[in-house]
Amino acid sequence: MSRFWKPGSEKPSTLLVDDEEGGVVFLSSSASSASSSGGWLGRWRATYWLHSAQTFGCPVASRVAEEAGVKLGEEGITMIKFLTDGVLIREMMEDPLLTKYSVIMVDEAHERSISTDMLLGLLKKIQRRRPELRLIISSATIEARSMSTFFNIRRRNSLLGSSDDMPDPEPAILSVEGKGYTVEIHYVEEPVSDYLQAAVNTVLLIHEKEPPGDILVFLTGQDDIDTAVKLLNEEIQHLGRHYFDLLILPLYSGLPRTDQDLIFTPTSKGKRKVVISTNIAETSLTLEGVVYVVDSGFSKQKCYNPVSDIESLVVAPISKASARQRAGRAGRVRPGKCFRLYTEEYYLNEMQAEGIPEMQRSNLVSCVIQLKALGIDNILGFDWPASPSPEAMIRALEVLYSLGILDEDAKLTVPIGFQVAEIPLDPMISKMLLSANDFGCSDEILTIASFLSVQSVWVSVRGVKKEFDEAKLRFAAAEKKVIDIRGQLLRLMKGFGIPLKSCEGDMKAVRKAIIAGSFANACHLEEYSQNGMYKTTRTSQEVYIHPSSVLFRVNPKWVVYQSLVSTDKHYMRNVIAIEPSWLTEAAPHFYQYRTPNPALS
DNA sequence: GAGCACTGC
Repeated sequence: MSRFWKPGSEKPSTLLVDDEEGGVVFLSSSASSASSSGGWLGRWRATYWLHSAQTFGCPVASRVAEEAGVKLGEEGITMIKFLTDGVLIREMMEDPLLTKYSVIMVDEAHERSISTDMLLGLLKKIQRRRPELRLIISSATIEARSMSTFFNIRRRNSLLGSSDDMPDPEPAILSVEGKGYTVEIHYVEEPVSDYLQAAVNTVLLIHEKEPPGDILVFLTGQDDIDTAVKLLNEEIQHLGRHYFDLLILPLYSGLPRTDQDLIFTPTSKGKRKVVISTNIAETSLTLEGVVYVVDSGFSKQKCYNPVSDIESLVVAPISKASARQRAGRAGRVRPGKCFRLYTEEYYLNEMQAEGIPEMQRSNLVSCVIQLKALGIDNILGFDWPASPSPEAMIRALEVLYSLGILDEDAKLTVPIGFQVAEIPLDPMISKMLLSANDFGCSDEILTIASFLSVQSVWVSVRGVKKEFDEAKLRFAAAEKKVIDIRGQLLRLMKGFGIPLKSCEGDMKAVRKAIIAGSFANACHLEEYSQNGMYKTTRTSQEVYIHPSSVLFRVNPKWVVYQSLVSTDKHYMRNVIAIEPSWLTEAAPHFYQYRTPNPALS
């Protein structure tokens, strides 16, 4: 068993991990106590530090340096770099074995994002070549065992495959106690039919029966949340005086920044704040002062259908791990209570222990292209912590092939494939960027690509009427980001030798350049549909123009979309009108003209 | 007639 410093005992003198045997060390902490501002790291940074650390420009680094009493970026014995899993994967393109690092710690591994899972698979490969590399995977208790098994199996394989006498193949699992307070869990006695109404009732009940302390309610999305806020405010008016102390606030990512800031202002005396939130408050944001949590048991989750190649957001039951995480939000300042709007029987017997890893719920084009760029050719045989479906893999390979990013042997093409791999955008957008010069509009396309990589520069129409100034502010903030992205993309383009050129308002050229990337997203209007129904040319999927589009209700005969948002319907966002002949022009390998059969029309 | 949450340059 590896020697490892235990929090609370005397600090080790020089090395981060004094582990002569090498091996994988797992650290687990309970999900309910995981701190959102950096998980496991968040709890350790104050006590666990070295003589001197070099940290790099990011808020976490500055904070750690400050708490450790060292200067940011100061030269030292041990350098510590804070980065995201995505950035580390990009670093691997320059340095595939990550030779710069002797210890790599993956924090919040239980969240199982695509990039975390990719990184874990890649680190496993690296460790086969670099047995001295120490890995520290920090995850919630619930995931620790499967993570350990994942790395352990690799160990055994590599031992069989080589004559190296590798040390201790058994990863150590260490448990770190969180500092959260206890949270008392309450369940409903009978299943509820309407979780929205149940949530509203529960909030009112808490306010009536429980001592002061803010309430955090987890619902699924903007619609639910707006409805709940309205219902609650109506009830408050109806119930009268005692309830006027309730301050009801919605929270979701689409909310203008100034509204989000309200959430963080401390509750004034005699008031009780009720924050009604999506799962943004589950991991991404931490609210101080929350003592009561109301958990609907649902969240919106991405899911992917490789047949139609469509990602949608669907309301689905959360996992036990999420339920614990949500409950933990009540125990940050003092012992709290969590009210679950489902039965204990349901929690114990029906709720899944863990969520499905994002890898198994997503389109994989970006993932595949990154692995290809790292020289991993056998994508289907890659050793994942959770394997994606072969259908999803094959679909990604098909899309990349049709874009000319992969060749018949599924290798990256030169130069397009390698260039696309270098651009951190959706491969369709990258392809559009690289093709823009053929149409003499790289200037315009650069701007379009930059706008497409921010969520939206427009505030939601619902908010516009009352908060015009806010809308402007938000626009300004997003616009600055767009300019920033544009600058970065421009540098990349220059690196590829693509000149900046404007088509001086020739929008046909711009649309053709867009098609070079998005030809696979072509749709035609169903002639006799009264409601603007389109069908995708590829899979005859029913789709509609998003109401936020200027082409909404204009309904051109042929369109190409940039993305689909799938809620109750599949909505095309960022739509342009096209001529069908442009499709065959742009992608003759993908589209063929079929002369209409006169007998049928 | 309408948006879970992140991330990359």
